[in-house]
Amino acid sequence: MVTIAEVARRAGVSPSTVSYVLSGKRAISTETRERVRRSIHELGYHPNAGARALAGNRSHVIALMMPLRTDMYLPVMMEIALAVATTARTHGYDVLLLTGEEGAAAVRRIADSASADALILMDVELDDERLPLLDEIAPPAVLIGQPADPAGLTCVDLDFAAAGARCVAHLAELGHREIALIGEAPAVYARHTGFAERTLQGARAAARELGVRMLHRPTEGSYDAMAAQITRIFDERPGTTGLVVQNEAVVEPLLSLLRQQGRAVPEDISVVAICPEQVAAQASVRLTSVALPAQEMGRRAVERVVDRLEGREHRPLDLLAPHLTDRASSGPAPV
Amino acid sequence: MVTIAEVARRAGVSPSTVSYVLSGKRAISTETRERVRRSIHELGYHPNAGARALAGNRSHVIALMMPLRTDMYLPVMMEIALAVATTARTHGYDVLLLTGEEGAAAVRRIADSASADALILMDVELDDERLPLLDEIAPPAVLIGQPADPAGLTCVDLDFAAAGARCVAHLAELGHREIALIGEAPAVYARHTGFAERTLQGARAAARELGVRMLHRPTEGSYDAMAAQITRIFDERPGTTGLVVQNEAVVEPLLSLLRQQGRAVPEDISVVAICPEQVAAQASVRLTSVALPAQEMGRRAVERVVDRLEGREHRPLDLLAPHLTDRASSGPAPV
DNA sequence: AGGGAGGGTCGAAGCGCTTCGACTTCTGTT
DNA sequence: AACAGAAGTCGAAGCGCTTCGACCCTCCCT
Repeated sequence: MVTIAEVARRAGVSPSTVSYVLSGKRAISTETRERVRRSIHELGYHPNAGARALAGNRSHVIALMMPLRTDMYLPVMMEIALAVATTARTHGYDVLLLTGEEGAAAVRRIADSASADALILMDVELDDERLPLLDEIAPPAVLIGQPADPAGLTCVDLDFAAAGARCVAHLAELGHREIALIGEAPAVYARHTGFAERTLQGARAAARELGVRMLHRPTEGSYDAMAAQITRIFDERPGTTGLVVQNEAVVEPLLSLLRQQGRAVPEDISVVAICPEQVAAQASVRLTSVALPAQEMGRRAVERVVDRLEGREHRPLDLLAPHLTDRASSGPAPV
Repeated sequence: MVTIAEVARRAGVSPSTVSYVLSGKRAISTETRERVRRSIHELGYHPNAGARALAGNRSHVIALMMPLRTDMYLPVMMEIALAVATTARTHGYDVLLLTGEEGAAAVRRIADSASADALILMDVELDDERLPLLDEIAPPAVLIGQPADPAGLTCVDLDFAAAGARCVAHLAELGHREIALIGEAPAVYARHTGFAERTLQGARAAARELGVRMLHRPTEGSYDAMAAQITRIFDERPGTTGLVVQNEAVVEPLLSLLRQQGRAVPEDISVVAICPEQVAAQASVRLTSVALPAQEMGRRAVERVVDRLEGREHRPLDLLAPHLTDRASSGPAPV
């Protein structure tokens, strides 16, 4: 194992000088710096992580905590996780992956053992059990998603209210006057999940303002549930010409059902989705959609973390503006 | 911050005794042990990770390296990652998440800095650039998936050859005589991806043995590609009554297309998939399938790692037997 | 009764790094 | 010409833990 002492010896300097070259915390002459750099490179030196953490009191690790419920959105979570990991690396951090299984205990453990310099909590629930702990621990935390009371917390999230409004506005602009919002499963609303409720509020407000009638229909994520739902919607509001979908699992079933019923997209009915770009682009009809910017959220979360670790100022709430991409699933309302 | 010294003082023993209670490496009287345990609990003590790693020469961390190409299988990867993380915790390890982006350099860095006690490489490619490095580094590695030459490496994988054979055998038993294997995208075969080729080989061998004609059709993961493919298959082999699908992305498009064409599943045509249980169970027709046991693979990979870290013996190749679940998409061949 | 063998505990020596204070040059002033 | 201050480097003191060797008991054997 190569140590800092060996690097120092080969460069003809003391270990502390090597350390200062590495950290840049003291001025080092160009000549010495280059000699040390060469020595590091030639020996393939990488500082021992444990020793560095112990002496420097910083682990250079960011802990990424998965949501308590991992029953859905696996692809989105994965995208966020990968973005967090790659962004973290560009700032010199590694990422520790924690599952929701340990719950709040994991927060304690990581903080007490100084295993990480900061925490990123994914998909925070409205009354997340881990939140109260966040005040008591030393490492700063950044949330992806918004809890009921975000006061004093740093959050990164898509502006779901604006996203809902944007979808409705898009349909309204195309002349649609009766639309339906096909949402997440009823259970998701029942537990007042932040993003689902905010989307709904934003959509409702926009509908009201733009003079559009809107039905809200939470839908279970299965083909059969979608089939039952679509029937109900057209029974209740035969004039419906626009659909907003916020439920990845029923996107393809929905399109399939519309085809079966002989309703052409977008000629007879327009569909706008709130989902990852990939889902929208690969669906059987290329979907007009507001993107769920998973990577961007991961990246920003890391940036907020690094801001705080380096004592920089930053706003506590980082809300991403929704971006709607017009694809093949939406068009003018039929006359 | 609570240190081992404080725990020791409160328990009226020396720090080394506390350490021995924690590690169990020396005999401690029941009485002392209990006193120390109580002290630990009351103070909420968690050993400093850096200090422990430095002194003990083990980080209690397992590095999980993502595949070089992360363009597909995000949900499966996520499932594996979560299983790895939770299993690791039951053995006292945390998981460091590394993206493929850094490539082989990450292997070096983690090994040299002693950031992890072992590596798990996901979705290894046939000629993975990281493999040669594995011999040169200290921490043991376990692969999920099989490279071209698995000699000297520890691998965990589903027995894809057996999985392919099992699907064919299932259809043969139901009386099907002409079947097609709808596979991954052509590019996947072009780069000789292990799991795809093995599945094909197993399926072919079984077909030959059981007197079944089998067509192999690599298919791009889009609705349009699937539509074109299904037309070709029935043009070429109108007598086809069974399909094996190994391509998550086209499962739902396929079912939708069959419906549109008025082909009933399973009355007119049987479908068997190789995919995660969730996909099979939530499809618009509940699919007979061989499960892709993502969690099991993650779990086993960690167990192989722990075996090696604790010097236990274990076989280098851990091939999971495929398990076929009979659901609603397969039935007797039509007469 | 004496000695060997464990069992149980402690003190101290590091593990490899960062950082503080101190020391030695080298500037640029007056 | 003398000196303040900056620039550049070093030595040594830890960071909190594990582990080795040493020590002291108690017990059992001969």
